[in-house]
Amino acid sequence: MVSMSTKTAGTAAPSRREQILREAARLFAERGFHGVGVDEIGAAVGISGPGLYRHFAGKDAMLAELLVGISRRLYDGGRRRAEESAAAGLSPGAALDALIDGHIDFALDDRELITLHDRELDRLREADRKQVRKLQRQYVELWVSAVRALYPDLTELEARVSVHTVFGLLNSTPHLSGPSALPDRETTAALLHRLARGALSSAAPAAEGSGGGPAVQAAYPPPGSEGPDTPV
Amino acid sequence: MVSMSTKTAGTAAPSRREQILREAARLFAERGFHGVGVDEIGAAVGISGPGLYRHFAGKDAMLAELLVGISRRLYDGGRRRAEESAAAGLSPGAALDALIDGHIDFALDDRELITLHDRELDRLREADRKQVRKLQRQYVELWVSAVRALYPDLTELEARVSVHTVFGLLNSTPHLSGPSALPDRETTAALLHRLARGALSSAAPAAEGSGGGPAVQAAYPPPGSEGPDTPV
DNA sequence: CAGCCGCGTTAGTCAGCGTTAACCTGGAGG
DNA sequence: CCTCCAGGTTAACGCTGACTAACGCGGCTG
Repeated sequence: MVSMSTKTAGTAAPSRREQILREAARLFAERGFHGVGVDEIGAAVGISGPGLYRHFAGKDAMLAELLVGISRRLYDGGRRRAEESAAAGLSPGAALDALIDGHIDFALDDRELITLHDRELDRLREADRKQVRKLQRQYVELWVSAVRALYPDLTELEARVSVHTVFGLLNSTPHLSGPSALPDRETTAALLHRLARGALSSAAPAAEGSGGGPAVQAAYPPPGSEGPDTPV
Repeated sequence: MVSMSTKTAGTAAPSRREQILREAARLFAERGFHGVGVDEIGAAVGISGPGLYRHFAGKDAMLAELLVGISRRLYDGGRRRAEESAAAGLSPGAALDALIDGHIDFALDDRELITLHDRELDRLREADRKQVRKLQRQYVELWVSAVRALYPDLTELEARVSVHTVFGLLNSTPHLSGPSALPDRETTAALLHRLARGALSSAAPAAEGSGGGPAVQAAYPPPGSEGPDTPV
């Protein structure tokens, strides 16, 4: 029964399972894990109630699969980009830009999952939660390394806190989907990128460059492959 | 029965009601509104179970009072600071700094409430939710005005989105209380301030100042009453 | 001293919800 | 044509958890 999950590798059809996961994610994000019943999830995909148990062991299993999946995708994507940046010999600034863009893609494409990711983590069984935490930690590590490569004067702790807050910044997009509509995706992504970059550039205490962030940024070699959205 | 609530104005003793609210906030933030039972809340204050109903109409009422209270305190505090800044003739930069510091105080002192504030809003009855949303909107307006005063080139929309994301940045402190301990309060506050300020200073698209944020920041007079944490 | 009343207690009710059980069905395979 | 089974269905069960009822008790007040 479980072995046929290999068939899900074909991304052709949404395969009911993924359909259920998608709707569950949306509902969980909207009203919280405890706030949504299995009947609602079933109704959202056209079947009713306990029919879900043909696909999942229980409500918890859905949440677990969602959270583990999201943190793994985040980490894998981040690591891939970091490795590509290193292989291409990009500047620290460009490497950080790549991480930021990856996270922004995620925050804009999978808002609900991002929301769930830091909201319902405690509802998981110990094993799953541990796994998610590990992936999260590794992802943070990726960022901390990238940030400290660009701003060597930052303390480990400063870098870590800054990275966390920047996650908070980037992950805040779901909140403003309601009242004030966002501009088009490209514009929003560019704005988020500037904000994140600006925050990180000001993380250093007082210091030596006297200009704050920009002075330090000027220290690394002129980025040849930088996109149009990093005017510095 | 309701009229005696005027006695609660005396802030001398924690008065059981406030004690309950405090514990409820902590528990709600930890495990979510649906995740905590009334018995637990009661146990947290030394009484057990339905004894709470001598003080509150129900679980919902506690959440409502918490959320309305927090948003009102946020808005009132923000407005007070904005008015003081205006009365004192402070520069736009100093006015924004005041708002930021106020929010940071809040985020550090009342982490649980901050968490609840953007997590469990949907569990409220229509009336309460409307009230909270109104206060939130007014608070955002305060910030948008302050930001646009300092960075006049920003679009209304850009400013609004930026403010929201900065809230996300500042409100992310609860997340990192667990694994990696924060430095002492003053240091953390200063770091958060720099990050927020840095983000906002980079909100503008490309543009004209050529120096970005710092150029504009240099335009306002040296802040006489500023603390040691605003070195600019 | 007597009675009221704020404040709690314990036992019980009742609804909601996750989960299970038992049954049904349409299409693929021998 | 019969069988099997993936994938549904509805009915029912059990538990949890919010809320109510009935009662108890100490401390002001008359």
